[in-house]
Amino acid sequence: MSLRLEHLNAEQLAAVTAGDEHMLVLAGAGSGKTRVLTTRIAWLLKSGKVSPGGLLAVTFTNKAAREMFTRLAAMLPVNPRGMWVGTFHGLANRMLRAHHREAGLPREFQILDTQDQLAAVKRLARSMSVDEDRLPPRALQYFINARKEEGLRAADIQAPDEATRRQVELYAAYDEQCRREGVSDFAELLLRSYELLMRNEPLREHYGARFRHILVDEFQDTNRLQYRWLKLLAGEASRIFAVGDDDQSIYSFRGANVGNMADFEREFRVAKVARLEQNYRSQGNILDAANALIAHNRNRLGKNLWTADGAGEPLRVFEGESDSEEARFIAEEVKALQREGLKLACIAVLYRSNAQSRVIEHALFGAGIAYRVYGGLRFFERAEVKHALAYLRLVATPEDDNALLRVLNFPPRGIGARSLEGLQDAAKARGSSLWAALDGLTGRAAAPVAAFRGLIRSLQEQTATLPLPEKVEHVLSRSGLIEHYKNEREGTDRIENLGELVNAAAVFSQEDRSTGLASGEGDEDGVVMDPLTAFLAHAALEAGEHQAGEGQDALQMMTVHSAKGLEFEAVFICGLEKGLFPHEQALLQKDGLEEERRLAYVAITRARQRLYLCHAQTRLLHGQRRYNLPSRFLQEIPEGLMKWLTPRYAPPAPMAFGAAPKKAPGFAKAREAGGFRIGQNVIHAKFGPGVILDAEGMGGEARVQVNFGRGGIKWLAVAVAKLQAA
DNA sequence: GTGAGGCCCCTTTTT
DNA sequence: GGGGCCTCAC
Repeated sequence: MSLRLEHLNAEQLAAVTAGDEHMLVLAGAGSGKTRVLTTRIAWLLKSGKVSPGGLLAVTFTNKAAREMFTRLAAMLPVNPRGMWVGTFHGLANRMLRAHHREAGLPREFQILDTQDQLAAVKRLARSMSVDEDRLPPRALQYFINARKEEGLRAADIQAPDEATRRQVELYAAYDEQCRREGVSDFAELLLRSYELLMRNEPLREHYGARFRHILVDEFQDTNRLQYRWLKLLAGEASRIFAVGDDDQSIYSFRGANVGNMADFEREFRVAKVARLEQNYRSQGNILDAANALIAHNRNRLGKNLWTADGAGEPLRVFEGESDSEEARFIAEEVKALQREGLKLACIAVLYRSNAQSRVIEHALFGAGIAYRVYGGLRFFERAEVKHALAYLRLVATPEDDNALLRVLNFPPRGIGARSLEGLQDAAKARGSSLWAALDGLTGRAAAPVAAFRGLIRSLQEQTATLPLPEKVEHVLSRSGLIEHYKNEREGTDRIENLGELVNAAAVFSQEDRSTGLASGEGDEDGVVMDPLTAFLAHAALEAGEHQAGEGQDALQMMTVHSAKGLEFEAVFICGLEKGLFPHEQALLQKDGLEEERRLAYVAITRARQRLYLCHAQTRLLHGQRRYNLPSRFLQEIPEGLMKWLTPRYAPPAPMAFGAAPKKAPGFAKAREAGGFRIGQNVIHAKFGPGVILDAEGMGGEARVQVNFGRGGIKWLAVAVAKLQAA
């Protein structure tokens, strides 16, 4: 076992070899966090303090889990098989599979991804005749997920008003629908696994005694439920080792609670908080820029990164006339970097939102630069792949209404809306799944419905004993999907993707055997999961980030969110514009600006040597040309660290009709802002009527605080929110 | 019941 | 710019 403790600095070493206590490690960007975590695991194992089965290491993203797993595999003499390493959702899934009976789930329960869940919610909303204008399915979906992530079931919620009461009622009905169909959404995995531990004392004691060491990565991103799950999982003798960085908390939009760090410190009586502040990644100027930027945030635990490295190059700032010019610039610079000997894989283009990637892709394609886009529409989320998966799900569990609805008439086989309605009525009347209602159908569609039923039945029989990849291939070829796409104009790509799905199944079976990551043949806990079910769970939980093109030298493109935890020699941050980064939608949320700034901090600290900050004066958004001012974040980085490749942006002269002159950042307290005064009644398109409580800033920076009564109290940017005087 | 065409909506980030 | 949903013609 290669345990290179001598390469650690004093703080890292102290954390790695910490004794029998709970630990909180405050680890700055690039301070060797993952290294500390993995070395700690190796150290624990080597010193005999714990066996592989007594360890649980949990991360937030699949990428991070994979990274940890690979590093461990390299460090340890034995396969880390049997160790519980994965994402919260992945581990919850594993636990539920092992105890599906106690958890009240069918053995082969299926997992709904976000798309599936929305479809299920829509279906429910229709069956309960919800007015979708008043309560959009997406809002209901959000409501349900948010409650689950707070650990609340419908029965636990006190509805203060009629609208909420209705949502709670629908929440209950949704849960009932999921139970009936034997499916579980993402949040449900966690909540159910939490409830399982809560109610089942022997099980709780079993796991509590088993997991002597629980290690948590990216602790700042955990939500309330995840924290409570950890608390429940940890037994008397368990020791939690949590690593996090409050400055990199960028998921509060989905319930992450930085406060968990403080709670952990208090509730677990953490004696000493370790701090890793030496950065081994970025050169001085880059680090100074990051430090200066993040210093604008108020809510911080406080920490300053330093490096023993030199200052390095200044940050390069580029302003393009348009988004396509920005893209062209990036393509040219990438070529120049290549000529300097940099590998494409060491260069990253980061953006705030996925929609920005297209223009850049176009320029890269034109310049003949190989690139790889992470995120966006993932492999397992493509329509044709979802269709294929639906057939597979029906083979595994025909009661899966979601899957059945997706493919009952796809490819078209003459079962239209009318027949479907009859089917749904029949199912409802009998309280059965749609599958069970199929045989009772009479009328025009009776024959095609019977044929469909026969198809699924025969697929089940024919593939029962086939290994996974052959099973997938067989189902695909018999489903009629391929023939259907052959007749479609743009079906070639889709057929290719279907072929890729067979490939993915083959790769999965192999990985499964070699790593045990997905436990297809039973891990040391005796969990045996049918390979098909395991593969379907994998498809839902991992959405297929690492499909084709792995290992090829290609430029890396991704959102800032998905770049967290990664590092590159050279980084382009693009679209540094007001409204885009910080994103205007984010500013509507509480502490939104600070989260956006942390996001920018994450972006900057991805770079080792060279950092480009790009923005464009105008860009095409939703098919409309928008004119954007440079991001305020550019002004928050000290001038001396930057080198402008284009003339420094100069604020425009005040406009003729008396617009307020642009002021330096920093809000002035005011009685009024952007034409609204304190005490004024206003109407917001989404939140309804409200009254202005407070105002600050001027011109484009103007913000007002509005009390919307039931809708809560919100700070809104006047330039963004559609506020009307009432 | 099917497919084409048109309209309208959105559009942050991820498991 | 594009996807979901509706309407309309066959």
